[in-house]
Amino acid sequence: MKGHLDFLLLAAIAREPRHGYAVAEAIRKSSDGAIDLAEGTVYPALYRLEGAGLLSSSWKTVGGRRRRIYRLTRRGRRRLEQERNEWTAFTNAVQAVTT
Amino acid sequence: MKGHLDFLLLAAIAREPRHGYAVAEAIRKSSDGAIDLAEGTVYPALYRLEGAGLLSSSWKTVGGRRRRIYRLTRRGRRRLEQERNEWTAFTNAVQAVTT
DNA sequence: GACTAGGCATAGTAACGCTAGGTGTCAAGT
DNA sequence: ACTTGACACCTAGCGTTACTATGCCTAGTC
Repeated sequence: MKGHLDFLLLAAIAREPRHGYAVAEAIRKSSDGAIDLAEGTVYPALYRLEGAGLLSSSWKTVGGRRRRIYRLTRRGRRRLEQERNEWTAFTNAVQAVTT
Repeated sequence: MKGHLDFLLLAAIAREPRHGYAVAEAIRKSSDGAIDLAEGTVYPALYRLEGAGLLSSSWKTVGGRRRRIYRLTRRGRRRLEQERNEWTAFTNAVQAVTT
């Protein structure tokens, strides 16, 4: 998933604020199983995105389990749009080369 | 270009047999500059693809300059089709997650 | 009591391709 | 003559990135 991880994570959280486990699950489901991110992929990435000011987090306890809910910051939303543009450019370029 | 390099190279050579320098150039041009592979990216990759039996090569000298012309093997053509399918599945999956 | 699902976290590593350097030919400019 | 730039190949070493493997904890179920 090299290079596109941030895009996926930001987009999944943009839909609605989620905790890490739910982010992975949402991505797995909406991609129909094609993209199945391990937790060891998701958590460090979320931590990094928060460190970069693109996400903010807050703890919540639900049914005895603690969850760290992430939401997009303003910068995160801007970054998401940028990622989307880059994704479009990238796929267009690959398409042009390979057809 | 992580993960998609082989697809690009195979596709470029599938159009017509080329030498390394021309492969990079063809990709740069057909992507309108969006994908600009360094030679240090291209040559090791071609070497690897040949080692994997997906490409075969032959030397040719043109105007005092030696060129190593690559062409797809049968396995290379099969692999290209596989790469194409994976690319489609991948983009569909990302699209589904991010829209 | 064991197992599954939910939930977070991190150390270590492997994959991958890019940076930066090298070799050499030829043509065009100065 | 000399330099510059395009053409053409090659490689060692590194850095980024995400995955593997593992650990910890709670709650529910068989």
